[in-house]
Order: sequence, then C-alpha cells, then structure tokens
Amino acid sequence: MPPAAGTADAGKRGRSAAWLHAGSLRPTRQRLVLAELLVGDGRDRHVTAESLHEAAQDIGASVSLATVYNTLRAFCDAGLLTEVTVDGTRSYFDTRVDDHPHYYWEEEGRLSDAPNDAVQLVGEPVAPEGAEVARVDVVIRLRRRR
Amino acid sequence: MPPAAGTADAGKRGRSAAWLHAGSLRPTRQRLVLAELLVGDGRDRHVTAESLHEAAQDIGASVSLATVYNTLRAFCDAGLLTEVTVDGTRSYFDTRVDDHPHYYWEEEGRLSDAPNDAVQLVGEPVAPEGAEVARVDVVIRLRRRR
DNA sequence: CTCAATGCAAAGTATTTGCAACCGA
DNA sequence: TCGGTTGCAAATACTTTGCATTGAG
Repeated sequence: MPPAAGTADAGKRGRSAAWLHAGSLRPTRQRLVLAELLVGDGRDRHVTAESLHEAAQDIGASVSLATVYNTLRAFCDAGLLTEVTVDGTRSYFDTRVDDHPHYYWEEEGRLSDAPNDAVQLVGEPVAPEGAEVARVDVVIRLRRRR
Repeated sequence: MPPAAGTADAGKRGRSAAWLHAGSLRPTRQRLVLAELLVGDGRDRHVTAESLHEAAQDIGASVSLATVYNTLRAFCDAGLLTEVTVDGTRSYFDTRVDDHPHYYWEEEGRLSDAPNDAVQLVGEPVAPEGAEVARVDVVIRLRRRR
C-alpha cells in the first residue's frame, strides 16, 4: 500500500493525486499541474488542449503543448476524462465521465453541461441488430438570442 | 481515357439540376457530378469529402479533392446539406437537412440515420437565459455486439 | 538503476486558400 | 465577354510521433 505517500499538504494535492491514482497514472509534476487545473476545486470543467495549456502557463507552470495533448489522451484512456466532439476543429475534454447532455455555445465555441432536465429521452435508445449502444451524445447547440 | 460522356441523361440530371437550382447554385459539370452522387437516386446519404471524392473517381469523373471540399461547403451554405460532427477527425455531410438522430458505427467510422423511434425527446430542450436552441444533435454511438 | 514520462521539433491529417486558367450564362 | 468556378499547390489548424533527456519508484 502507498506508505502514507507524501501527505504533506493533503489539501489541494490530495485530490489531484488521488485522481491520478484512480487512473493508475504516475503523479509526475506535469500531470499534477494539469490534474490540479482540471479537478483541483472539484468543479466540472470542459477544456481544449489549447485552453488547458494556456491555463497552465497562466499559473506559471511550464508544460509543453505536446505533453498537454498526450496527457489529456492518457487521462481519457484511463477513464478520468471524456472526449466530447462538437466542433470538428478541436477536441473538448470533460471532467464528468458519465453520459450527459451538453450545451454548445456556437458563437464562443464554449461547451458546458446542460442540466439533466434540459432534454428528456424516452426509454433506452434502440440499437440495430448486432450492435449495442456505446454512448448517446446529446449536444444542444445554442445561439445568443437577439 | 475517353471523355466518358457528358451525362446526357435527362432523367437523372433533372433531379440534381433542380436540387442545385433550389440552392441558387450554377449547374457546372463538377457540381452536377457531385449532386448526382448525393441525391441522384433520391436516397439519403452521409458522405465525407474523401468518400465523395472516391465515388466521383469510381465513376470516372475527375473532380479535384479541393473542389469536393469547396463544393460540399457551398452545398451546406446553400442549405442543401447539413454538416454532422461525430468524429472530430473528419466532417460528415448529410443529404437530410432536418434535425434528426444518427447512428455512428465507431469501428467503421460510418454514419447513418437512426429510425425516428430509436430515441424520443420529450418536449423542447430547455435553453438557458439569453440563448435559444439552434439545433439538437443526437448521436447514438454503436459498437458491434460480441 | 530502469523504464515511463517529457519536451521539442518534425511529421501527419483534414481542410482552406491564393491565384491563374476555364467555362457557363 | 464577365464573373463565378475549378484545380493545383501551398498554407493552415490541430494533433500525433520520433527520439534523446529526465525523473519517479
């Protein structure tokens, strides 16, 4: 068992480290920085590689863009994040890993969670013969009301 | 190879030409070829730029890939096609322009229409303050059943 | 000490754009 | 003729990869 691993400042670091641990990923400096930015305060986040890279720079942490991409991919493979496809030109990553609907603000290219009751699906989606449903993506595309 | 014809078929040409006309687009040779491949038989289609380009080559028509891209974009702008984003790495274009759910076969990267009763939305999706719903994308991701 | 993780730059994809030649009305 | 269209190649935007270096266990 982890010999009471460096529980120096169990506050912030605790959550990120535990999160990485849950995905069986080594807590390297870069991963801790990114994990902290993603789940540090417990709120759900929707980021792009670019936005996360900027966020890291803003707090003075140096993580290369390639590493941000690779790390997001690793987080996804470990089941810590979900990739959401809404734009075609870039990938969004969501810290919520359950199947839920999204709002996509077209003008700003911003993604956010939609309240559970924003849409209601009746029953289970039907899968054709020989296939099974892996996931149901629901994206509510929004436009500013004029 | 010999100029395999000017496609002097009134029957087929009719539908494609009318379709282009509906979008106020000039019926050029390339556009007629692509339109014919898209709506020639009246069935709904889901294509990528790449797949449509191949289809054109398969029938001996020469249309450059750049033109396929530009033309698909023009068809979309004219409201003749809808762009569907499911994969992130490529764009799909659907000849059905109404809001309807899709099946996405992950292994094959194939997109198809889902029957109307595959999913049912209850009522209108809720839009947050100051915004209105532009469209609701529903993608049922499928996996081959083992 | 060992092997996974990182950083950088180069390589890939998918798509768009600049511009001269072309063609449909 | 004239302006919209096409084709090609070069440019773009995003993402992945090769490889030498670094660092966690």
